[in-house]
Amino acid sequence: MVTIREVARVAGVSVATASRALNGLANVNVETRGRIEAAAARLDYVPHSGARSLTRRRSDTIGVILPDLFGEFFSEIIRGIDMVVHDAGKILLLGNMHGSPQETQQAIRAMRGRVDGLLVMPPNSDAATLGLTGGWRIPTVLLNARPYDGGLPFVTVDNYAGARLVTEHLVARGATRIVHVAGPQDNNDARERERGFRDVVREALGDTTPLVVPGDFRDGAGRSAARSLLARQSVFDAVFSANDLMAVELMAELRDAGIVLGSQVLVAGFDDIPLARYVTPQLTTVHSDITRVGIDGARLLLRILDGEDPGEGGRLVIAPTLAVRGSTGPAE
Amino acid sequence: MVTIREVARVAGVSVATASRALNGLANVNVETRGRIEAAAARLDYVPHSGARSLTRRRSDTIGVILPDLFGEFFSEIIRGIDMVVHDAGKILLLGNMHGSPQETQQAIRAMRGRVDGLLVMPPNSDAATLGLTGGWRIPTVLLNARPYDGGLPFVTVDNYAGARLVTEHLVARGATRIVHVAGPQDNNDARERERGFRDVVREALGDTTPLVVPGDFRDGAGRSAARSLLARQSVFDAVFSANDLMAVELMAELRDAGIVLGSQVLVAGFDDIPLARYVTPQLTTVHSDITRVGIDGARLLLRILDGEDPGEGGRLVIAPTLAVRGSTGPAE
DNA sequence: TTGAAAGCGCTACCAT
DNA sequence: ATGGTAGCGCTTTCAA
Repeated sequence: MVTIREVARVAGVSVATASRALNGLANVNVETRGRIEAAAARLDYVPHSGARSLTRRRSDTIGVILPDLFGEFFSEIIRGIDMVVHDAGKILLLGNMHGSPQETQQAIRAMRGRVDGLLVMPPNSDAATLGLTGGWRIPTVLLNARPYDGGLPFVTVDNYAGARLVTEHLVARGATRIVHVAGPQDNNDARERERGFRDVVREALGDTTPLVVPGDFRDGAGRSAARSLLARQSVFDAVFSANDLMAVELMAELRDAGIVLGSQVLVAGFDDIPLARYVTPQLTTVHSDITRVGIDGARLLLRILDGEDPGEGGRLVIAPTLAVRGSTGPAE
Repeated sequence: MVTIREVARVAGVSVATASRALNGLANVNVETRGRIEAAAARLDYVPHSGARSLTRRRSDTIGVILPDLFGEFFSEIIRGIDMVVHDAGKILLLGNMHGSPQETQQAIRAMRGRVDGLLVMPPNSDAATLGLTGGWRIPTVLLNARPYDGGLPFVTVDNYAGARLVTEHLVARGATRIVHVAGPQDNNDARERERGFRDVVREALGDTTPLVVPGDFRDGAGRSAARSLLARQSVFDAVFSANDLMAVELMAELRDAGIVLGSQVLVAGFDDIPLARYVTPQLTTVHSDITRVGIDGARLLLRILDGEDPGEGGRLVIAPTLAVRGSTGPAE
């Protein structure tokens, strides 16, 4: 492997001069620079970024720690992050977190000395548990975490607001017995969505004990939720599912049971996955710009790495919007 | 920032001993080890992986260079890679390649000294152009590239075979005038699919100049393809779209024009995206286990990094399968 | 403008 | 079992 030493030797200069020339510093004789560049090209010299990071004390690398995410969600958020990180001439180090908080904490520690900053999305544990607030600190921005968790800057979709939006919409459309299909109870997003649902149902309908069917966000959960509702012959005129995937399955199951969607029973979801527009009737849902979470999170982190103190600007809440479609009634 | 030096000082030992203890080597007195671990814990010492990589001459990091991919595709392949890489105690460095081959080559060079090996998916350029075959070499496995490109090991989905499969299916279902909606011409996958289509159409129908409508794999292309077919009043009884996304859009457009899908016109796609099962009629398509590409590619690379010469085992072709659904006729 | 040399934080070799 | 020390490949003072 050819090192800068060898380039210097071939060009007949010191490594110091070679380094300066290769990094485009001004104080190098133009003719000397030529010799060095020629030598580097001829030897096919490629700088060793690892060593470079060590001396410069920066890696130009951003660490990203995400949970196990479903298709679109994962790629969209990465796309957002990559867009801004790439433009800043940096690169991404990926650390998925399957498994326990301990394992995740391990993954985070392993990033020490490889990254300048961290983007962490902790779906079911808080910053302290992950060792983000300990003695060893690395600039970190939380994505979709509990706001104000550990005092760390964050970018988050307002799940609570989104849930309120959609529940209020169901009420406005005349629903009075709304069922909620919940997500995993250890998931922050799921809890916030359920909270928004409960609050609106209580405020608008005076219902303090609405029916909540458990779910887990995954394949199959919507189906079982529908069956369970059907089996116990629950009385309901609307369903708010904590995510679209479950909503879509539930719709299929209800329709098979002879229920007319969009009139007899209104259905709404959360996430606005591409599928939502393709089912019949199209699914009313909460749209949140997830790419935005990546973009804003990365931008925020970059600013912090530049030494800026974001202050209140380090607490970003992204407001979701309601996408009204056929599953909650005919277009107005 | 606390270094191993400090831990050693606090524990009253040399850095050498500290290093040995912290790395779990055997030749350390149990009591000494205790002191060192206690010191490390108290100081909240986290090893600097960058420095570690430099001395050990390995980073335990795998570089992944992918093009701009659509949702599912991207996440599935990353998931596959991550599964095996994670199990091997390694981590992923992500380098998306938007833009020119030059820019990509730059991204690849930037990985020198940060990764032990590379997984590269070059959709529209060959290994040589990307500098993968030059003087500076890093162990590399190609994903979904032209087979035998630069003599590098590869894992690839057999697009040609998949296209043959689906075209033969259309012929078997009685189609005689099959239109192909192609993908981008600079895309390897797209070219292979078109080639498979042309070969079967020629062999089975004797048609050497089938109608091929240009497309680009993206949103909108299926719609325009359909409109263009309708506008010029082409005669056709089947469409093979180079990917599902375009197929789904095309189906919607044809149906709006009053065409009965699955009988009047058969439609088939390629990729088997989740959406394919949710449209009506469900879309017949070619299913390729894309996660498998990630898994096998990563495994292959790991074996190479272990010093193994995979020989012929370093040339993996993954055979796609046909998923027959309603868009090519009633279930048999 | 150039070079010598001191690290960056760690591991591994060679002594003891 | 432990310590001293020479690097890993590079950047960056400090002098010249």
